[in-house]
Amino acid sequence: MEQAERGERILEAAAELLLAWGYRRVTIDEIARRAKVGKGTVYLHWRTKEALLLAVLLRGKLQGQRRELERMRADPLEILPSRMMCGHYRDFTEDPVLRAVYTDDSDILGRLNDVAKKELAGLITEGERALNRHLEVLREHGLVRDDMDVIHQRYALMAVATGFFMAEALLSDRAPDTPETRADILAHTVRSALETPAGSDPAAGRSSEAAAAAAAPEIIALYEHLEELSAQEMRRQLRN
Amino acid sequence: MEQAERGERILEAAAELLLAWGYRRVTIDEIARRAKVGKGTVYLHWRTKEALLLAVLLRGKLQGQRRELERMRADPLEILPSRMMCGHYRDFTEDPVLRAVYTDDSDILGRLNDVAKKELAGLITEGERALNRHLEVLREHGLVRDDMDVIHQRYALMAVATGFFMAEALLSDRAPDTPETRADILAHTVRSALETPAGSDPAAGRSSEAAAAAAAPEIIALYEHLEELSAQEMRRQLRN
DNA sequence: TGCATGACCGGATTCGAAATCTGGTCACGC
DNA sequence: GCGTGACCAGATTTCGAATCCGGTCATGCA
Repeated sequence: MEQAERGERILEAAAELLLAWGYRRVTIDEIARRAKVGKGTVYLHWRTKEALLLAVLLRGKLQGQRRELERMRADPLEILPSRMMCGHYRDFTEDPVLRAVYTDDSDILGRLNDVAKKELAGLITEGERALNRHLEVLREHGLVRDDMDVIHQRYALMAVATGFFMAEALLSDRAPDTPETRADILAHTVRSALETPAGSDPAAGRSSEAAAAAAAPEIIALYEHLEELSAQEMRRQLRN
Repeated sequence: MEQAERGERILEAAAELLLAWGYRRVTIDEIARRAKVGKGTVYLHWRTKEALLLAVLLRGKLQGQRRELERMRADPLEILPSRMMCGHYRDFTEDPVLRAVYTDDSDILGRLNDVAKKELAGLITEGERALNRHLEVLREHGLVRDDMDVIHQRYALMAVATGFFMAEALLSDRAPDTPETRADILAHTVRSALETPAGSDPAAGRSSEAAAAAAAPEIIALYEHLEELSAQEMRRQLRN
């Protein structure tokens, strides 16, 4: 039996239970039972319950990052903030783990969110640095406007995303339409707030596509680095 | 002793205690003590504790609405979504009651938020109707773009606002600058997402000012109606 | 006579100690 | 030597007793 595969089974069981019961009610015993291993075996993989459940969240984010990278490789236009957020939003609506993380759902996450914020502070900082650089590169290629400080653009982007994520739950009843429509509205909002008219101007379509293709490698590298850091962090949660 | 003034004193004490202790810990006894009245007297004004504390929230919103109306009367450009949200954001950062309401702070509001959503459903619906009409009027006057369904524009507006409100708390540490700067970023975001270039184009400044002046009366009437409904609702909470 | 009041009621909440549960360890045995 | 579950201590839950508090209303003051 492959060790890594066993760890994966434990993670799977842990994720399932976390979503069904919430952090507080999940027990290592039950996780072990569902993963068909002894309780002690769980501790051969992760130092603590906290580390294990944190790994569940990390895995969720890592999956999201990987999907995003895949999309960028398939279509350079995906590096545009509007396209990227649209992708994130779809991932978000489809993955319960990401939903819990992004809406700060304390019913499910319990103390995990606070722990995550402290434990993963470095990773978060690195993510912000990447997003900053991402925006800078896009500006250099004329895909993002420069009528505003990059830092402020990043804040706008994060706030808008936060808004659409939270709105999902907060304005749930009165929210219109399908997730796809909401994703489009989000994309439109981000595009208007950050991107150059070139992106939406059909006549300039060709040139913006070329610019995106030119900018893509550096940006993809940026997120590949981030993915590697996430993977490292996940390994760091393991016992060795 | 004026009855209305006594009610005001009770409301004041209730607001103070709600913010300091949160809904659960507030007691009618303590409110009465601070307002220098007997406990029974509180019940001469409001039917229940819930109604009283709900009135505190309503008063907060009503004050916000009144300030907004005042600004619109002073400068018609304030009817632009970007300007209006900017004003709301400033009120929000300065008024702890509004902060609690808009960030859904369950530590402070306890069950009050759920109650409010049910109790004030009609008022909320009416507010959405007003916002819809507001946007329609602005479109008619060429101040808001019509490249998008009004309903979707409203959703974008609410989601963006939600995002900036929640971001205040959620991204608090890493949030940049002063509240004023954040308000400007919010205004910029809303302007880009909804308004016509005319608004930001200096050359078109005159014409958009004129358009705003023309549109203002109907929009002000819209919010005067809403203000009246809020005031009615607040009176409805009273024991006749 | 009319309005303000606080003692009073019962349901809700809190308290605390006993009982139970669970994260984490480690000696055992496969 | 790797996987396991019995075991331990501390955390959490339980549950009945004690307390608190929202809401009422008989009292009494002006």
